Amino acid sequence: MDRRQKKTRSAIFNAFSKLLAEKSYNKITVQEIIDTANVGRTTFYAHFETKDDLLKALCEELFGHIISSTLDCTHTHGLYSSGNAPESVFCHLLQHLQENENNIIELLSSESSELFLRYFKDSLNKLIENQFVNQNRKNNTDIPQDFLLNHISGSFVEMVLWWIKSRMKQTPEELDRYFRAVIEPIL
Amino acid sequence: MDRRQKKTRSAIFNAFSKLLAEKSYNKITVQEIIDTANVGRTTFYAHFETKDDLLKALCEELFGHIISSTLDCTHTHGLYSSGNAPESVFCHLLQHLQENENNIIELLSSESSELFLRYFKDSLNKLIENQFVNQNRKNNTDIPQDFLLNHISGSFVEMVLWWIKSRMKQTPEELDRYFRAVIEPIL
DNA sequence: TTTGCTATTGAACTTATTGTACGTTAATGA
DNA sequence: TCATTAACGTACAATAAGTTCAATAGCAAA
Repeated sequence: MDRRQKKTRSAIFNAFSKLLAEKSYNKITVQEIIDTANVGRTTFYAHFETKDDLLKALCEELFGHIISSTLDCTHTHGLYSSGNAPESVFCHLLQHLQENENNIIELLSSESSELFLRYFKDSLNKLIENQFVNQNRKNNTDIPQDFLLNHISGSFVEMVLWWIKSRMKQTPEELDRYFRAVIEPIL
Repeated sequence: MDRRQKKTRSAIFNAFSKLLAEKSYNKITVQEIIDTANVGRTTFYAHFETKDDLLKALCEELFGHIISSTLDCTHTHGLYSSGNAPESVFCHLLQHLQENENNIIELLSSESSELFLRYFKDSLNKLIENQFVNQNRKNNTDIPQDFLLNHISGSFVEMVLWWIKSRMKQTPEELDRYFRAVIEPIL
């Protein structure tokens, strides 16, 4: 890929992230993005069809990265297969979030958090689904599996939101313990 | 309140709901709203400052109604205090949703669901918080109470979303049973 | 019914934003 | 070096937001 393209793409992403941390998605104009990114109007539309398109691309980059890196770290373990091993998938995710690469936390706490949440949850679902099938579960066979899946990823997302809202006072390990306490009894 | 005001207000609400079921919030224009509602441009701005203001008013009306009506039905009971009483708060809520007063379901399944979700969850939180304090719980005292609160209301919202996404195949009673199965073990 | 008040109307208008067109400039990689 | 192509910037049409104002119509009380 052309060096110029990479440069503009990244400039636009950065500008967009910066603006998203400041104001709500629908109040951000293309004009502001290109002003902040310091690129021409035509250039923007050469890269992205619309603002929605830009958001989609940003989300794919952000969550694709965090999920695949978590997968790498834990591909040898199940969801919680090593008992209370510190290297649980969820703990890894929380640690990644705390390190806040790419300002995911800022985006999740922005006014447009809902937009990211859905992408986040979708990514999580794929991640958990993979690990879930290899899991030996209790006899909750009367509860549908996709209900449980949704419950787990949904609860996790809501917990992260709660974490951010309460200013991330807890450590990832603490949070992981809370999460186990409400999830493990039903696995 | 003047009969004319009521009429206009309701016409705008109806038009807005109809449009929200069809398309995403940020793609709806004021022009479309006033065309659908058959009111003048000036009239719209006499009632609502912005489109966001309209949304807020709609949410307050919708969720305020459903929550207070659930409160009325269950003010004599705790969260689940009557064992597996059919008149649990959650079952009531689900039944209300299924009856689909005011098209809440359509709004929650629209592309703009995120906007309603936060209102929904906020309302839920207040509702549950009230009932929660009167509840005799197990010895999960090492898990913060507001974490549990958030977990319950968050899970409920995510469950409703899952319900809608899977076309509401389950009955409210079934769903309530699923929900108990994942929530009661931690209470 | 009359009267005063107020909500609604419609049209015009300013400003802001979107998305496109096109000729020019400058960086890139072979 | 040279052909390619990304980026620039200016201009432009189309659409939308929000305001102003005079005119109209509906309401509630006398």
